[in-house]
Amino acid sequence: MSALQKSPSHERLLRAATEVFGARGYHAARVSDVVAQAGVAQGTFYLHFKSKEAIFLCLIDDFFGRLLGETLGRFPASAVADTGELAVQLREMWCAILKHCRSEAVLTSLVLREARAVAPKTRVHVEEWFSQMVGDINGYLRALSALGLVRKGLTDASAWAIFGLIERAIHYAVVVNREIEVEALADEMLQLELTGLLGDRTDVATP
Amino acid sequence: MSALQKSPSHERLLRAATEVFGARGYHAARVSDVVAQAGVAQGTFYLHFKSKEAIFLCLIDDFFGRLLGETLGRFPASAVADTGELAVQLREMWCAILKHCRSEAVLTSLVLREARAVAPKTRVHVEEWFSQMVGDINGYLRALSALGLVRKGLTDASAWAIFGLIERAIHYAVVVNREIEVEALADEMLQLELTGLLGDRTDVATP
Amino acid sequence: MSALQKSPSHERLLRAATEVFGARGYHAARVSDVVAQAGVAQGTFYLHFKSKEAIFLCLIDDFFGRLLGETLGRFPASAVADTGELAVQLREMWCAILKHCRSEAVLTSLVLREARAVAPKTRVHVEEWFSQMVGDINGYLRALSALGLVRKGLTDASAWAIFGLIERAIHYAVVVNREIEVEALADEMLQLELTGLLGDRTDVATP
Amino acid sequence: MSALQKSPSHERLLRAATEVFGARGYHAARVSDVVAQAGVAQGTFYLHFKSKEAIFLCLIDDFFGRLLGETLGRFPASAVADTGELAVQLREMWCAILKHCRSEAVLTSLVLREARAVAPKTRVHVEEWFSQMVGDINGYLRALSALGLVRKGLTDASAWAIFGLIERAIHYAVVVNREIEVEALADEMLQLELTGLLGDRTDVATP
DNA sequence: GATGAATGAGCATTCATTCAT
DNA sequence: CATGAATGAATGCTCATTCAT
Repeated sequence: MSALQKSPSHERLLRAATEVFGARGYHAARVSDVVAQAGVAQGTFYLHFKSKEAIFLCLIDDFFGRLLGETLGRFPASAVADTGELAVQLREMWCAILKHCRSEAVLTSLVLREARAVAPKTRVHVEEWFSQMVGDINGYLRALSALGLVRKGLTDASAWAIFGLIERAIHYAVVVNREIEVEALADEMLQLELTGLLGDRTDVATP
Repeated sequence: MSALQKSPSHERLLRAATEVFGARGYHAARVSDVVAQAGVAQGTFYLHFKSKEAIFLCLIDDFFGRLLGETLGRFPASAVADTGELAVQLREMWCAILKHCRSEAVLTSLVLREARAVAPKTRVHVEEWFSQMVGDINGYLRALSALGLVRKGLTDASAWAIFGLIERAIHYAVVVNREIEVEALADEMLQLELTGLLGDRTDVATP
Repeated sequence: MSALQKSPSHERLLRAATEVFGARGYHAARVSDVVAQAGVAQGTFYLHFKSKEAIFLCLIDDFFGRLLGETLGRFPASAVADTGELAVQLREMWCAILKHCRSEAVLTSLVLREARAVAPKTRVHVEEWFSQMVGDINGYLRALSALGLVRKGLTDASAWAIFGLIERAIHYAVVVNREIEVEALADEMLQLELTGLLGDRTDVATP
Repeated sequence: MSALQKSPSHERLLRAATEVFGARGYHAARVSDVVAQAGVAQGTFYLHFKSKEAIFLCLIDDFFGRLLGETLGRFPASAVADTGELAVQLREMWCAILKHCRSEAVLTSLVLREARAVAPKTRVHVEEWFSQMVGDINGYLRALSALGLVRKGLTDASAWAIFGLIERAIHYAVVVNREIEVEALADEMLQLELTGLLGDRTDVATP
């Protein structure tokens, strides 16, 4: 962390960029909108960020860094011993994810919506975050599978699918239905995740 | 189909836009790239499309129109009588969706990636397609639920989650793993969709 | 020559750039000044020239191309047989050079003044013109020397010095004293060139 | 010399400016490059120089001040009595000029190349130095002419031409051929200056 | 004198769109 | 329908300069 990165201007610009990109869309937003919102001069922007794209990438990296740190990173598969504990842990993960994303709703919505709509060269960097999350999910599933806690036959395709499920659950909580209780949504997602649409195993699904 | 839509230039432009937007990204792509790729003059573009955004919307609308027409629209819940038939129908849906998206991989990838990264005013139109698909899924689930073929308690949140699952399954088939057999992926998705991660009801999952 | 290079806009821009760069200096001049002077739109500039630097280089290349073509290129050393003919030819060269530069005084002054004050990468290209002219002078001197028409011992250093003499003679004719007759100046330069400051050999100096 | 001019920062900035302007060109060079090279802070620059242009002018003025002081100023025409002494004095002048310019090669090259490519208002000041040098040459020639040591008929045009000869001789010594001995080059220039291209009066040319 | 973060005017360049042919 | 030269508004970015510390 350089002194510059801790400066008030740096924080103000990040917050302003979140708001402006969120409201107008990254591509339609102008740097001059961001600096006006941040209350700093045009040149100050370039003291802190190399380009308009750089601040967007910074927002994205921060978003995923926090999301991983505060959610997936905290729930190791090794901590669960049986199906019941699995359900408890997954429910906690769902709650953590949804609460976290709710707490930074504008940024969450922006990232889910536009992070991949950047120039190809930049996109590869962004998509590494998605790959990493899917990789983590995949590792988690394999660990559970090795423990006999989930069925066999789950490949990385399932990890991607679970990730899609999470993405849209977040979207639902943050955009579609901002009123729903996180716990209620977590319960529904947990049930869907564990037992699918048929899901008569209600005994394990509600810890 | 108007006469205009059948004109060679119109088609060439749509195809060219798909390729160019796919390769460079919608925002980075220039109209001049598209016309160069299409082999027509700059002005010809505006005989067929009102603006750069218009051709993108046209691609998006065509994409969703075809996707709905060739997949979801063809599989009514009313046609299934029991869980076995449901599995059969869902498997067909998965295959249809994945095959269709594989057949227009570039456009599929483009739409999933960038369709929502447009100006807010345009975005509401794009997101109606997503809402419609989720609405269809929701209706389908409610019908199944009414028939007793799926469990109770599925709200529109689950419909969004299932949609996310589909989105990322498509992404997997089109971007991540272009080699995997559609049938194999459909089987894995079907199992996940019906019985979740626990999924010991293997009897219904493989029709 | 593309159709674009023959277009009126192309010519207007070159003329306008000469005037504007001449009046304000290349670096202080804005592209908007040039297009305003040319009476074309801002974007039209970039239809014809890649950048502000490109049009400057174009002016420079045109200048030297014409200068070489209309002066040095037309006077081969092989055409002179004795000292008297040499004096005649050199006098003609002086007149041709001075007349030519007088005919495009603004451009001449601009090039002599600012052509080398560009970014290093561009400068190497510009300085090739100077090197070429000096190389031509050097070749001319060597030919004369071989014919016994000038003294021995003239190296490329003398070629550079003669070039400096020409540069400043042009400067004198174009900037310092615009009224002086080209012939009178040519006579003085010829005398200086052939017999130096001492120069009592007045018999050969005035053909 | 004010205290300011003796301050280490002042000197460091002048030296840094010479190097940076020399390497990147005055216009492409940034003040931040100069202060970085000088190892001082951005604001320190403006304690010592009013503007970027001011330090360039300072370099130019210093350059010409030193050049005049160490060369032309030291060789009065009144000190020569005959043609032989003239040759001796001129040879010493050539050596002094070339040695001096060699000793500050970067600055010399910079000034000859870019000093006149400044905004018109500033240019008049810069060109006064050139005018002054030419004026001095002219005065020197007139004095020699009055003494009967050079031929009649030399006007200020010849003074400009001699100045051009000197400019390019310096350029040759500093840029084109950094290896040549100053004395050898001085001899060649002296010969050219005194007897021109024909120059059979070898008796006077080599003192 | 020295610092260096902040400033903001300035400008080259881009590119979607138009329209005369 | 087709053309493609011309348009000009829009904007990301630079960098000389200032000033509070």
